Amino acid sequence: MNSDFVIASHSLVLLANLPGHMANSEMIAENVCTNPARVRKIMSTLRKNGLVKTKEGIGGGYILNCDPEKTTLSQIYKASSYGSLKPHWCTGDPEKSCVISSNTQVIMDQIFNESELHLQSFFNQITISNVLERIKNLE
Amino acid sequence: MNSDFVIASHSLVLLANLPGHMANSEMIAENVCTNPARVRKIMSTLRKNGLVKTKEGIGGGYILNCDPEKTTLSQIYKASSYGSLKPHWCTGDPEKSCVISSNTQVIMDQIFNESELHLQSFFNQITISNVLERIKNLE
DNA sequence: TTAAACTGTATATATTAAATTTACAGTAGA
DNA sequence: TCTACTGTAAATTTAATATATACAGTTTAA
Repeated sequence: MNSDFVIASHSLVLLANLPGHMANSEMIAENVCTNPARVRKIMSTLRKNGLVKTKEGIGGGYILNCDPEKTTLSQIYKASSYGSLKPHWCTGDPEKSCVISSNTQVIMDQIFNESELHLQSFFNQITISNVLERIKNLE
Repeated sequence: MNSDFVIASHSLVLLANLPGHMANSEMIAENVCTNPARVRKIMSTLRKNGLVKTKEGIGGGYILNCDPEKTTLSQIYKASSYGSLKPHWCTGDPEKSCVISSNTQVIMDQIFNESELHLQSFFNQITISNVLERIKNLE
């Protein structure tokens, strides 16, 4: 699992909680504890997925472009980390004559794809607002 | 996600398919495409979880110690990779005064723990035999 | 009773992925 | 037209993953 998903979620929760729902990459990076360039890269993909809007130039930054009550972690996951559940390393070798060795990669691929669907159906139950509430209830 | 889970699953499927349900670390490593020391380490944890038995000395190796019809990927996951869903890198900083920054780690932790339970309930539907069938049906 | 073939495990090394840093072009507001 | 932003790429550093090596302990068989 890629940590882009965590950064993306954190950033959106932060924006949702901000008056005006806006912040620039430096402020977000400071809050998330990473560097502005990374934030910009991740926010850029969120923009391409319609979750935020971007404002360039002086006084610019990122503005929430979705309803936090309706937007779920599933959308954020899809935008930021689709396919990252499967480990990079794969077992077996398609060239081998052994049925197991040659076919395990394909089957494990299938299983991870199905797993990701299950994960998404779970993430789909959690909205940005839910996460924000949970955070505030900790206080 | 740790690839130990994939190696563990592959190895158990391989054993399940073998006459006598037995193989040594070198044979398994060759089939999985890794080195014998890694296989031994993973099989050693499977043994501690009762999924295989070990036979040391000449003619030794690993023997399946579970019913492949009843043993699920969930058990294998728990034995080999419990907790590996959560990324290593965590956002936010508990020391910060901002509610979001200081509490996101805890909440995301919770969310990943819950995610893992969902994943497990999916893995729990897939037995070693199921995986073996899927592999053979590819032929 | 000793040599051979295994496992168990630790440690060092190599490789790969992840994250940071730096840099700079493009854009918009003052 | 200067300044403060985003977008993006490339270089570097850091951390995680995987391999290789080594050797003690165990069992079997000659």
